Parts: sequence; C-alpha cells; structure tokens
Amino acid sequence: METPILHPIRYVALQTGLKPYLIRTWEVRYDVVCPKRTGNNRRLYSDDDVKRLKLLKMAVDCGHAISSVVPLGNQELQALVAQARNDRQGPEAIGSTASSGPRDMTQHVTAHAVESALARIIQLDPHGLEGVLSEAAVELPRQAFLQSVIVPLFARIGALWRSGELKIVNEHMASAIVRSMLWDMLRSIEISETAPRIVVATPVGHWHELGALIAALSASESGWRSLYFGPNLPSEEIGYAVKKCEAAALGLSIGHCLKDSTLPSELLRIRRSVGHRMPIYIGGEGVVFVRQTAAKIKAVVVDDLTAFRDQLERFMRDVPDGS
Amino acid sequence: METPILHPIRYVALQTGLKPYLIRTWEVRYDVVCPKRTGNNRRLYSDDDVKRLKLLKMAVDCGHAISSVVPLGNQELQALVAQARNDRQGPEAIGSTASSGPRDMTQHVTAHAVESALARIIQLDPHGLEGVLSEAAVELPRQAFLQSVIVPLFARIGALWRSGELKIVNEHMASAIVRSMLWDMLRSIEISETAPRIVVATPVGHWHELGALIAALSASESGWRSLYFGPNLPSEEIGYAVKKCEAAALGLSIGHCLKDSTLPSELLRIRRSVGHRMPIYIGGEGVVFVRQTAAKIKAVVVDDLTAFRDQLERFMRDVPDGS
DNA sequence: TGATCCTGTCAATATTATGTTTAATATTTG
DNA sequence: CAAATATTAAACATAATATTGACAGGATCA
Repeated sequence: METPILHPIRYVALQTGLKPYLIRTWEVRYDVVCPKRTGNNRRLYSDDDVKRLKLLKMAVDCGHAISSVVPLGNQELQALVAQARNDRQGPEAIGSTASSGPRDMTQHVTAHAVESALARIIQLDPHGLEGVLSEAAVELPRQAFLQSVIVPLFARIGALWRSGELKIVNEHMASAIVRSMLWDMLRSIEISETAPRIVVATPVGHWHELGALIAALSASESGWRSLYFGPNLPSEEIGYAVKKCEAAALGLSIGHCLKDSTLPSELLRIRRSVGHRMPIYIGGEGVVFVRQTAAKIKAVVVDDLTAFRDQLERFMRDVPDGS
Repeated sequence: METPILHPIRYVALQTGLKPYLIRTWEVRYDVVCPKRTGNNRRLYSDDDVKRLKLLKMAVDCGHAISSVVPLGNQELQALVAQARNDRQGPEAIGSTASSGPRDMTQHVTAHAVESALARIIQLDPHGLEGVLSEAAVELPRQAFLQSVIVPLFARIGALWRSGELKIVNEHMASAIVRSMLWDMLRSIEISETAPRIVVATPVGHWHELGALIAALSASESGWRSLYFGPNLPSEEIGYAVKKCEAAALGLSIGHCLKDSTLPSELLRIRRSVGHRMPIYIGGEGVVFVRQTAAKIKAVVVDDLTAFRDQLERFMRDVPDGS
C-alpha cells in the first residue's frame, strides 16, 4: 500500500480557488471534509478531499447555499452542477429575481475588475494587469469571467482604440496576457480522447484570436476536444485541419470586419473544402456581416456563447461519444 | 567511464530560478541533493541534481511544502506537478501520462526532442507536442532548450513550409504552443521592480513573435525587466511604449524578411521616436538584411542569443540598478 | 419593518516553516 | 591586489498555519 500523497492547505486553495480561511471555516462549521494532520497540527488533505471541495465550490458558485449542499454526496453534487448549467439558459433569468444573491456580487466584482484592468492597460503595466485578471478569474466562475470581464474589457479596448484614446501597444499587451490566460484555462480542461473534436480558427484576414480562444474554451467546457489553430487561416488549411484531425465540427470566429469583402467568398471556399456535411458554427462580433453567406453555406450563426454551447451540447446529445 | 559534467552553484541557480543561498539551505535542512565538491570545497552539481531541483521548485510553486516533497522521487514529483497543472478547476477526468525518464546526453536529447516534436506537429497533435516539449524543458537547461530545441525546430518548420511539406496550420499549432511555454517561462522569472526595463517588440510588418519572446526571456534571465509588446508594432507605438515604461533599452526582433523594403525607413523612424540616446538591440534571422541601416541608426546588431545577453549584462554593469 | 440567521471576512495570537541576511573566512577571478 | 563569489553557522525576518472570536452585509422570517 503506497501512502497516498497528502496536500497542505495552500495547495488546496490553489486548486480549488477557495481561500484558506474559508476552507477552515467550512470544516469547523459544516464538517465538509476531515483532513488528517501532521505531527504539528497542519492539515493534510487527500485528493478526494480536494475533489469534494471543488464540487462544493462549484455548487456554491451556482447559487446554492453551502449549508444546503454539504450533506450531498459527490455524485449528487455533480448532478446538481450539471443541472444548474443547463438551467441557466432555460429560465430566461434576464432581469428578474431567480438567483439575485451571487449576481449582485458578481456585478460588482466584474465592473471593478474591468475598470482596474483598464487602468493597468493604460499604464502599460503588464504585471499589474495580470494580477487584476487572475484575481478576477479565481473570484468568478469561468463563464462569468469570460462573459462579464474579458468580453466587455475588449469591447471597451476596441472602443477606446477607435476613439484614439488607446494605442496599439496597449491592446497588444492586453491581448498577449489574456491570450495566455485563456490558453492556460483551455489546457487545464482534460477531455477524453474519444470526445468529439472541433477545430477552431479564424478565416484569412482575421487576426483576432481572443474570440476563437473563447470559443475553444466554451467547446471544451461542453465536453468537446478543442483543437485551436489560431488566426488568419486560408480555407484550404482549415479544410486540411478538419480532415486530418477527424473533427466533427468547425468553429469560426469573426472579429469586427468593417470592409472585408473577401470574407463571403472565403466562407464559400471553406464550406467547399470541409465538405457539405460538416457542421460549421460562426460567431464573434463581425458575425452580423455574414449572416447571408452563412445561410447560403448552411453554417449556424451563434450570437453569443450561450447559444454556441447550446448548439454543441445538442449536437453531442445526438451523436454522443466516439462517432 | 566518462566524467559527467558538473556545475557550480551559480549555474544551478540560473537554471532553476532558485537563489544560491536557498539551494544551500535546502541541502542543509532537507538533504535535497548531495553535490560533489571540488578540492576546495565548492559544490559541484550533476545534471541529475539540476533536474531534481527544477522538479522540486515546480512542486513548491504548485503549493506543496518543500519539506513534504523532498522525500518523493523524481517520477513522483513529475506526476505531482502534472496533476496539479491539469487538475486546476474541473474535478472530473483522471489523466495519466505514461512518461518514462530515460537519461541521455544533451546532444541526443535535443535531436530526439526536435524530431519527435516535428512528428507531433505533422500529425497535428497539440497534446503530444506539448508533452514532448515540456519534457525536454525539464531535461535541459533553459539555454539549451531554447537554442538547441526551439530555434532549430522552427528553422526546420520554416524550411519544410517553404518546400511545401508543411502547411500553415502546422506552423500555427506549433507557434501557439511554444508561445505559451515561453510566456510561462518568462512569467516565472521574478525580477525586481527596480531592475532596468527593456521593451521588446517586432517592427510593423513582422508577425513572428517567437524571436521576440526568446529575446525577452534572455533579457529577463540577465536580470532585466522585460516588457513584451508583441509583433507588428509601428514606430510611434514603440516610441510611446519605451517612454511610457521608462525603458532603458529597446530590443527588436526581425524575422526572415525577404523583400521588406519598408523596414529600413521604419527603423529610421523608430530611432527618431525613441530619441538618439536609447540603446537599440536588433536580432533575429532577418538581421542580415538591415546591418547597414542598423549602423546608420547606431543600433547594436546581435547575431545570437549569447551576444545579446553579453550586451545586456555589460550595459547593466555600467548602469547597475535604478536611476 | 426589525430581529435573526447564514456566511464570508478579518483580527489577535501563538506556533512553525521557510526564506533571507549577516559575519567570519576562504577561494576565485580579472 | 581588489573585487566578486563560496562556505558555514547562526541569527533574523517573513509568511503560513491553526485557533478562537468577532463583525458585517445580505437573506430570511416574523
């Protein structure tokens, strides 16, 4: 019998995103887990403990009270979280009560995060920006982080840039940092080999990666194996990647393209190169300019992340696992 | 029996990112490694020692206590680190990476790494590529990893692409992964606030970031605070960044530019926008095309990484810290 | 509305683990 | 030779942890 490796509390805090004092408080108040102790009374958590705490945090992030989810077993927690994720798009929940508790907090955190991130960007302070964003990333559920921090942040950067108040360097710095954060998140989602694969890219002439990365992340969270090939890819390259990877779908991200007249024909070529049966999802800010073409090539236009995930999960339900 | 190469402590410190006194303290307190000694009692570390220290630092960075990871073997450490990296957030999925650790000579390791990396790139297997490269990164000193794996790898990718044997997607995939690895390395080097700052970028029209990232990494290893602003930056943006960040130097990376006739004039503009006293270092594959212009604007052309570091360290000796 | 509960946060304190500095000495290096 | 770097042992400084108790803002209920 090998001694299983036990972890100190700061490791657990890093893994779960919970603060150390909260972990202790939960133990004292609710008996969430019962870690062993070292000879000097330091807590030692097992992998199971870590897993349980992760699930509990997820449940709490979904709006459940900690006291109410503590008695549940791991499986029930898993189910609860999965259900909450599905429900989110169902009951509208646009402006009304539903779960106002965490939402208010979230509102506050996100607004603050965007503002102080912007301040660091203006100051060209990469270190500070990274600090602000990674704090927000642990503070918030991933979804909220992406939709309420990253997306609005870059919307504002774009606006400020167009009005001449921000320079390209500012945008570059922010992009580099966010890109690496998203990449790390993407990598940290382990997906089974047999999961259906989706190729994610942006068409030729489109350089903005962030939308594509967010799409890849969303797909991975929906259980797909995302293959990210980055920006500015010609149609035949996309077709090649899709075939080579035996992908089950293709995701395209379109940034704001004011005058890109080549895009429609490029989309036609993409359709031709991936074959007429391959599902194509198109999203991003510039999507409004290609609705017609999208319809012509039978691509699905997704107007936001929720719609995208919805499509992916529906698809997965029809064609569950390894083809 | 060949005498294995042994290293003094400052080399080990450079490679691992640990401070010399910490290495000594760990030896005294925890018996982490047991280096040989010279006739005069200086420590001499083997490559295995270095590797072990690297792994220990990684484990500590993951939140483990040094005292608790010391008794673990290298293989266990590797597993621990991999687990910690993958497990952040999502509790499902128990990944198992079967990786044995054969100990070869550096020559052999690098050649093998480049070849198998190339194989993954051709197969469009991002996960595999990442595995190969990160294994090489622990196995090798950082310098060797950069100069003998990353640089040759991209040289070969470039050659294969020009000959039509590789597609753009392959290059994109490799770039994305390597970029994120380099970024992580860059971030993991801690530099004091007061260290002299260097702005690193590539001029307008030049999109290849890797050279610039490597330059930033080298500068950070030489004790500079690198500010990386990415590819394709117009001269006035570069000037702005340099001023805003109060940088003490500017590093430019030039990729292979066959027919870029605008580059010389752009360099002139850059010189004008940063002022005539600012040291400018120019490096990269395309450097051969701009020697004349470089001389005209009094920029220092560095032909390889060693030369670059040399310059930076010399500069630092003259103008040591703050001010 | 006011009282009460839930829950995250923080403060004070004691202890331990760990990182950093110092001092004295010796060796290396330019 | 002077300056930089190593070694050792000890001291010092920080940061992390545990424990207890308190507090505040939102949620809930009477």
